[in-house]
Amino acid sequence: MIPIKRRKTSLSVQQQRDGCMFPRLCIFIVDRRMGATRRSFLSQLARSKGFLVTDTYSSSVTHVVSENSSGDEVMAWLEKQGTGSLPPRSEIPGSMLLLDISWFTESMKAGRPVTIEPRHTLKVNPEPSREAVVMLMKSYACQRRTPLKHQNTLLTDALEILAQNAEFHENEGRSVAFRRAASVLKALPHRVLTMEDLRGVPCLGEHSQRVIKALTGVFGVGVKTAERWFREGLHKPEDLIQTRQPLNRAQQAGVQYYSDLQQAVSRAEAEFIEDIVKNAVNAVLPGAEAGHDVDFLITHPEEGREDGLMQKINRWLEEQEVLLYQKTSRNSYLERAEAPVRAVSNNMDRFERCFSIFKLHSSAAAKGWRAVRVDLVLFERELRRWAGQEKHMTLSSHALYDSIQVINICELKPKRRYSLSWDWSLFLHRSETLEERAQRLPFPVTKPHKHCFPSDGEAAVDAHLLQSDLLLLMDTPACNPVLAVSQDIRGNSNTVFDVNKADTTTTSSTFNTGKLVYVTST
DNA sequence: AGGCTTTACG
DNA sequence: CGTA
DNA sequence: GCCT
Repeated sequence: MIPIKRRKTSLSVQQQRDGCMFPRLCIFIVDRRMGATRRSFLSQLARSKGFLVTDTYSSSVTHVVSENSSGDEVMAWLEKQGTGSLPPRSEIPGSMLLLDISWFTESMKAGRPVTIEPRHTLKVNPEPSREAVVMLMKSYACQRRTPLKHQNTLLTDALEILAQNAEFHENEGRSVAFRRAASVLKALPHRVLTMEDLRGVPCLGEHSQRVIKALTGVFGVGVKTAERWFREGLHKPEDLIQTRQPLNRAQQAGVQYYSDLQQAVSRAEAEFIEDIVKNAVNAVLPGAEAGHDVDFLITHPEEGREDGLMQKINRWLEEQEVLLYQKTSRNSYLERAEAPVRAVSNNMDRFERCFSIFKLHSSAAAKGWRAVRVDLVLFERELRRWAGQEKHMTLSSHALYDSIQVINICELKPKRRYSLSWDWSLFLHRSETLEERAQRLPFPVTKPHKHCFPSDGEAAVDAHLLQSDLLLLMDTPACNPVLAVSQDIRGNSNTVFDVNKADTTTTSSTFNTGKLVYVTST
């Protein structure tokens, strides 16, 4: 018989209990927003008055005390301590209390644990149940967060195969329907185990549910059918590469670097490219605005010097031999119109665009480098669908139209046009501090926020900045911004702020599969 | 029943 | 029709 | 195929 070992910690707690006045209490003081000195002072104070205080969190703790923190914050903090011993939020034992420091100080004053009143307790919002999550699920992808890595890949892969299939059969609507179904599953925070988990989830109809049922059945042939779908779907793109059809320049590059371009692009690689582009801009605009980072503001190079800038940058990049392929184009449709060239160039369509393939040094690749596509990102379809159907606006690369008709006017009134000036376009990086941002940008960083957003909206944007890698703000000349678009660095999730209604912050996602699109503004 | 994002460039 |  |  192996003797049962008694755990050391519980022994010591037990021993402490024997010597204190309130053995049924075990206090843990959260050192969040609290200096070590204050924490040890409070601990000593309590111990001198006969309270049991533990320095480390364990299951023996009955009273968790914290200062300047909400219940949710404390729970998050405790969970992050990562001992793994903490039960899920929904199963917090009734015995464990989350208390504000006021309970502690009052108890110290009284020399005994005072009766716990509602004002002492920290409220924890329970995590929404599965049903609640499903009920809250929005129908537009631009109203959801759709993570690249999620819980339901088996299901979404199958649905996306069906979408591909529909596409081959030239049925775009059907394809999009399957793609939407896949997309909505990606937004679920939990794995779909039963059909009940899908109650009330939008975009999932009879067909999609049948597919899911086949795959979620315990004994089903789900795995086999999934495999068959995979075989059918994965057959095509490879074949396409093998064909010896005449290829234009772009296609040649695409085939040549096919496998490289299939790979995901890491954050580090994206930043690497960022550096290269930065150097290119510095090379062709030497000494421009010393102290600022010109690269993120190449929307607005010096007055009169924007002509051919992209070409100059390209020339420089080609001399560095980092361009495997590039195609520069200029949006010139406005110039064809008879309008005089605007003194202030505030129309994004005046700027050149460059689509390229970078040769990026990489020790991971056998050949010492890999190919990476670098793009300018425009808008994506869910954003447009949402704008069109819910906001009655039309979002395009050069305008946002308000298509709401004025009452009693049947004649097509010229649509009101909100021009999307890029005057205030700027990129904010999640990793940087406000101070770093202030150094990088040539104007006070608070200005666009204060300027663009009502107080509530400002909070919404700030909150979002914590989760987004890049933020692009679009303002109107009249300083009456309509939408702000933020896109994460993977390019698969956008957040849209309707700045006239701060509570409608929305996260969107293309349901195109995880292709990294690096946001670049030129 | 009809729509499914959108519009320019090559 | 291809690119974006 | 799914939603309006």
